[in-house]
Amino acid sequence: MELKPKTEVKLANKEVAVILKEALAAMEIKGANVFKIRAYQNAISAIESITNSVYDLWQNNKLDQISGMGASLQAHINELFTTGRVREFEALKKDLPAGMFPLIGIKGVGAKTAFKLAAAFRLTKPETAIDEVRKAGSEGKIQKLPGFAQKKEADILKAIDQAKMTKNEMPRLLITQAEEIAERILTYLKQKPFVLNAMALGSLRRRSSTVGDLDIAVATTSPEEAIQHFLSFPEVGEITGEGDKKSSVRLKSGTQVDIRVSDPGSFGSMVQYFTGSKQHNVLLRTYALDKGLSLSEYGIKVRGKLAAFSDEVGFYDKLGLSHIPPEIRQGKDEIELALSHKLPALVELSDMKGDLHVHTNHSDGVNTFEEMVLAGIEHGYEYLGISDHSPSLQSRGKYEVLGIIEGFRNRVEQINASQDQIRVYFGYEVNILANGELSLSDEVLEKLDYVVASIHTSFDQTREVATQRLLGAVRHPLVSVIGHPSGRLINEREPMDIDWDRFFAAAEEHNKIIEINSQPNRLDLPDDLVYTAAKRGIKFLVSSDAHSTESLNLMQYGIDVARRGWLTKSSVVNTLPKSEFTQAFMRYNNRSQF
DNA sequence: GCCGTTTTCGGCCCGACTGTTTTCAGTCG
Repeated sequence: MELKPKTEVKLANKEVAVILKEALAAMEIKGANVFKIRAYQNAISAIESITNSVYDLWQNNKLDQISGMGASLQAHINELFTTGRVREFEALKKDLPAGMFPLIGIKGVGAKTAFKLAAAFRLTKPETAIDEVRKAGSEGKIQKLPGFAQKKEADILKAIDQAKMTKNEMPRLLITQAEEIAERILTYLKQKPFVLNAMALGSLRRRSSTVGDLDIAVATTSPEEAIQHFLSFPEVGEITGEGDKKSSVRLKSGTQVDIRVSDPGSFGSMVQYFTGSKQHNVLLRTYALDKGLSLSEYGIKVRGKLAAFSDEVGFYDKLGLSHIPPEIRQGKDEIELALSHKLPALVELSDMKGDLHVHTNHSDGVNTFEEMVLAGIEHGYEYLGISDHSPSLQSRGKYEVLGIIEGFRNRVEQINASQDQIRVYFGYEVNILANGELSLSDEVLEKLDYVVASIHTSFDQTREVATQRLLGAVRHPLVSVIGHPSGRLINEREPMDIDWDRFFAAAEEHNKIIEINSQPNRLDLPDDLVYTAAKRGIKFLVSSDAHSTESLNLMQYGIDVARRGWLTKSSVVNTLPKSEFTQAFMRYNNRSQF
């Protein structure tokens, strides 16, 4: 029997989503069952919201971990990755103009509109479709089509130009950037007495690592005034939507801001609705329907009668649920757990007893060792680990490096002898070289209290090479922590292509701690991988990676990631008090003493 | 097409805004 060669086609999540979206659009044109359409929408939004790779999940037979992926969609994805095509989708799209699909990306253009345009102008080539629509529009041909008019034509032209302008240069905001903008808006809104309350909701309240647009809810008895006041915010560049319940603007900086106004008496349900996530809300509303309740941003409807809630806790309580922390409103099993009052007690900033990834001016930090220790004491930490970038063996030679270490060790011991408020540990952040070896020899590493091993070079390795590289560090007996494992820099550098399953399995086997790095442009390990790793029982170190005394405060953002990864205190080693920490950390350290 | 604490059949979240309409479809969140 002849075996067919198996060609596997690796696609990024985005590419998978595009293929599903095109199939979805074809179904919409052909009038497929609306619930089938909704099922595809659900699966697409699930794929777009995970940072795990669909391809990885497929390779590990875990496609069913994606919510909304049933047997049929799994089979299509399997066919896609195996053969590069999905016959059913091709059949669906076969008699539709190929030029309609790129148009769907244009704001305000859905499947129906795209189809009408592509049919009217015979757009058969996807590559040129958008340009042809622009040409037709500039010649006034779109407004002559049935169902279109002048305004629609102008909107389409504008959306095309804006998409062109902002293509690849309207990245999602870092959470810190989103916080700053939100703060300015909230301060501005609260100047007016008719703004009784104002909150930033959406992904910012859920503490997502990046924020696409800002969602603001206002409690007021003067909705019109409140909206008008918002629209006059000095940073508003353009008003993109205006109604008496909600409005949208684009700021001069390009950021989209949506506002919703609410009566103070129903502000709780508005806050709940506008916090999301969308998947969470859909599940919550479905859950409520089973109990004969209908949920909306206005309250809970029981047999046609609306009950309003001024606060969110009351809203969840009415549904028989514990209050669910915004960070885990992800559409996983949080509703089930809230129903049985078994939600995890998520780790909090106030649980943190120390920081183990801190730089000084010994390497690229700006403050001295003593200044950092003092700042650690001010933070109320019981211990602080200094982990500067290690001096280079190549340029300095073994004896000079050993001398440097001895000098630093003396300073650490002096500090520890001179006070008992804080225990200082001495480690290095050591490079994991391209071949998986460390940049310092064992003879040098043994002089340290602990070692954070991180990748700082050669990020574009293949999956197998990159995975082996991390495994090299994981297996190294003198490594305590793997620092910022994915290597991503948000909006700058993609995470490395790592087989995370193998990495986590090895980390588990070798008792290695994984870092959650709190630098706002890293937030690495990313939250959904934290969730996956934690299911294996892997322990984490949340660290600031501070390069100055002020940036010790960044720890909050790592805690956000930990909470979004559903971590409790017990999964985070630096929540342990000093005595227990020393013992626990040693387990991972393979050293006789600190 | 998905999914299960009344269900493996029969349901499937809810509402705002816009443009082009004479009452609503399309799009979005």
